[in-house]
Amino acid sequence: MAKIDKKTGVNYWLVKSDPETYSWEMLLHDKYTEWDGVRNYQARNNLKLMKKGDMVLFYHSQLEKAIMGVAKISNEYFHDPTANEGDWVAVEIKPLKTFKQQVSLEDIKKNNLLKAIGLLKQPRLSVMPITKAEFDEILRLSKS
DNA sequence: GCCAACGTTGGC
DNA sequence: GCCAACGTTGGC
Repeated sequence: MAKIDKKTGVNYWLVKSDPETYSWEMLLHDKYTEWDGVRNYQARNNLKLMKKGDMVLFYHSQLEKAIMGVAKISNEYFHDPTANEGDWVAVEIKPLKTFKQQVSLEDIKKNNLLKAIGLLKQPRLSVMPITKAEFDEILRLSKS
């Protein structure tokens, strides 16, 4: 898989998915997917800020509670085709790298550098920004 | 505009 | 399966 580009100007994000609904494995199989169905204003606003080439950590909620890999934004926001009414948007993401070692919620909780990460501060938000430092630390933990 | 009721999410 | 957190809805 492609090398991860850590050049500046790129933004870093984390998205959550219940793997029973849509998993990292399904994304690998699909090659790319529309990240749609978001119905929370804060999450939507974050989708609108995503730029092509931004890095996205893909987190499995519920049973697995671990970050599975890195995806990237392959298309910026557009109207969410699954929304019948309202101003909702989707983006397109592509898998970039599967982690050698998944980074679990437990790992994140006990890491001092990740104390302030959105995943811990706002456990219910499904699309959130993270810092480059947080991204780099998670990448380090993943041994990827 | 406030706030109680309700629904959803997600960790445990 | 339970419950806390939190967002949304609707009555007033």
